[in-house]
Amino acid sequence: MGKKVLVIEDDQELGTQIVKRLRDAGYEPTWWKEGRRLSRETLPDVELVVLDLMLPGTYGMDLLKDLRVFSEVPVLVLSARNDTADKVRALRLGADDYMTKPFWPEELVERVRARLRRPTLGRGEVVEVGALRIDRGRREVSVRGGRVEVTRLEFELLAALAERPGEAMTRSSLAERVLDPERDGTERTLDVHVSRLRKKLGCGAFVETVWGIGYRLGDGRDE
Amino acid sequence: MGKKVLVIEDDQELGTQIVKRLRDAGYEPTWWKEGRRLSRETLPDVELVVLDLMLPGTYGMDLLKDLRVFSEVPVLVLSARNDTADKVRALRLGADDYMTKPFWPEELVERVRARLRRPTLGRGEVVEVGALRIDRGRREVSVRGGRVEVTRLEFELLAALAERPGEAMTRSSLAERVLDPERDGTERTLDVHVSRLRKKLGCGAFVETVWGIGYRLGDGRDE
DNA sequence: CGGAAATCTTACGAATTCCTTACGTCCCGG
DNA sequence: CCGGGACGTAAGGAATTCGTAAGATTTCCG
Repeated sequence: MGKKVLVIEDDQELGTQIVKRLRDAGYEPTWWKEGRRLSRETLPDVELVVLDLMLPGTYGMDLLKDLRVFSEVPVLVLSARNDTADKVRALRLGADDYMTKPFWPEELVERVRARLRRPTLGRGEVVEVGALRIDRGRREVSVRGGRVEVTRLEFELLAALAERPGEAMTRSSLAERVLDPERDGTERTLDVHVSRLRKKLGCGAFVETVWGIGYRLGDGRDE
Repeated sequence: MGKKVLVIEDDQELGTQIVKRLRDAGYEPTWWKEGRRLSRETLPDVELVVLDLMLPGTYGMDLLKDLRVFSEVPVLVLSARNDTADKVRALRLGADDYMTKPFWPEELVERVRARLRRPTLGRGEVVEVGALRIDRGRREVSVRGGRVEVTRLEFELLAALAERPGEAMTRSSLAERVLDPERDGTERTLDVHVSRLRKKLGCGAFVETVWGIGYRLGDGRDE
């Protein structure tokens, strides 16, 4: 059973072509011939999205932005505009690749393959480590069933760590992922948030310090 | 401390440009101005490789093929050839992206960012030698299942040795890899850390002395 | 066996890294 | 206009790490 791919493409001919090639390559494409409103509920359970930016009515870039609010699914963007500014914008919004039309379907398939080659880890909605539970969908955290109120940034921090439970992450990578690069958040800032988080979680061992490196998500068994 | 990126690019001007942009974006680029033989030993510890396919003498595609034998590091390929067959070949060989020259450096940076946004997987390999276990991802060391607390530098030392278990490494190469060149760590310093490590591991035979040369990772069966 | 070189071990001080608290700012809802 | 929460920064003090020195021990080699 191939991996599921959502293709959002209004052009009949191109869409047919893409879907056929993907199917030949062993994937299971779903074809949306128009840009629909994307939400957690409407997004099908797919492992990758091929998104044409030039959809009538909707602006594909907005779809991408919406999508990234609730999902980390890889997105391969198609566009007729071979314009660096556009590419940069799309990639900044979280696109994983950007192809300029016209292109050979074969290349598209290979780029899809390249994206799906690497397994997505810990990107699932819910991550559970020990007594700690992190629900990305609901943006909720609970310990031993009891809900814990955390701030946006604290949640981001936990979610970042939860992507690879048990693996050490450097401060710099955490900062890059969690802090706003604009607002000069220094790496010291992370310490403060970690500190607050530990207090809220009621157990310091959920976020372990890796001395000289950064932090790591633990199961809270120590301590 | 940004993520390390290896740039393999013979063109002086383009290389300068790329390196500068990457540095501005907060990465730590290393620039190879020629295609060198790639092996587990010669590949620096980087999180991504930018590889120009059109290198004089060597054919970049071969480098890519070699690389994939022993490493899963993401590769972004540059090429002057805007040719689907070439793109497909590179992607099939394990490239993660393919950019056609000329391009705007800004786009390159964004594509690098897009690749590194997702946590690299397949890293954090675990090395086991005898009863010794070294987990690069978790940054943990254990002996016969029992966790052993080691300092950052001690871990680096072990990890360096573990790259070639059983093979002797000179003090100088270990120092280069493990010590901070800034802070004048003399090679004598290594002895001290080896000593501390042996005590922590509870068995001196895991790190064997190679008289007049340096050290070697052993399985701990001696002694 | 003896001496020189290489290595081991220990102790200690300096530097780094980390945690916590306190405080000021910004933004939002009332 | 007034709270209150979220967040960044600063600062102290605690904990950890690391380099160096110095003396002990081992290895090599004649």
